[in-house]
Amino acid sequence: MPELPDVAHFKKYLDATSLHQTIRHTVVHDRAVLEGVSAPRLRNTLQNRSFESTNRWGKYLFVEVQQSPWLVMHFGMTGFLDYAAEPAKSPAHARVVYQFDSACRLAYVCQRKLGLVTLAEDIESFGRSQGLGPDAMDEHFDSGQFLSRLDGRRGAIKSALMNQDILAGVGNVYSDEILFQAGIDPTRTVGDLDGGELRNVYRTLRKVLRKAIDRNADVARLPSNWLLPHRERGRSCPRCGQELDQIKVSGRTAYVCHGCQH
DNA sequence: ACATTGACCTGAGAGC
DNA sequence: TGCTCTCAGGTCAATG
Repeated sequence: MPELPDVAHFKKYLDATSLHQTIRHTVVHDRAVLEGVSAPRLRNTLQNRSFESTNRWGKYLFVEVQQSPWLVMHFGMTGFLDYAAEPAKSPAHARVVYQFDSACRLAYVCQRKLGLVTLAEDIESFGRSQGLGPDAMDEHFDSGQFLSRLDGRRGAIKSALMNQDILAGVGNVYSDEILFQAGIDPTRTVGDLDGGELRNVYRTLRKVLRKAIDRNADVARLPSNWLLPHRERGRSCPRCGQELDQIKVSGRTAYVCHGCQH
């Protein structure tokens, strides 16, 4: 579930807790989340260094390590960060634990192991190697760019929004929210939407992500007339009261209000 | 080149 | 109670 707003929250969380502390050591509890880096290399890279700053691109979090490559974390669908004072028990499913001199530690938790931890020399080339499109909240990513990157696409608008090569950061849940608020049926194809509708999707995308970031992607704090707090089987639309439909779009579960979305 | 589907992973919840 | 089945969803490889 961690999408752009969730990762933005993890970034704030790491910034507020874990910068400028010497890393005493790093414990890899499960190497399955490591990709392209061995446990010893990760340990050695971080040893006696500190986290200096962070960046985010789509669903990836980058952590600047003093005089070293960047630490890269992706959270799959169940990942998050947990900071606590030692000797706190590691939370269940902690896969990598960064232990600081201050006797506190930051745990990378990932129950379903669909996330990843790695190192990268620089953000730009890492993103390019992943084929990532522009970050959905990048200031340079404007509606003109949005339209041109969608040009020639044949699939459903929902699938395009979730395609990280086109734009990075939107996943299944927020693509539903964006299309709900834009009043557009997720099964409609990109080519079927006119310029006005696509610009509306762009504006809504920015508005939804902005507010979700401001609220720390906390569902309990999102407006009750959003789809997200009601995104469950059998629930009804917070705007028109009609029962929500649960459908599949390219194999992904989608929630749609056929009273509001056309 | 682009779209779609299944696999990966694990635990919660449903159904019997 | 306990077993089995299905489902969640981010990404990638395989297939269309």
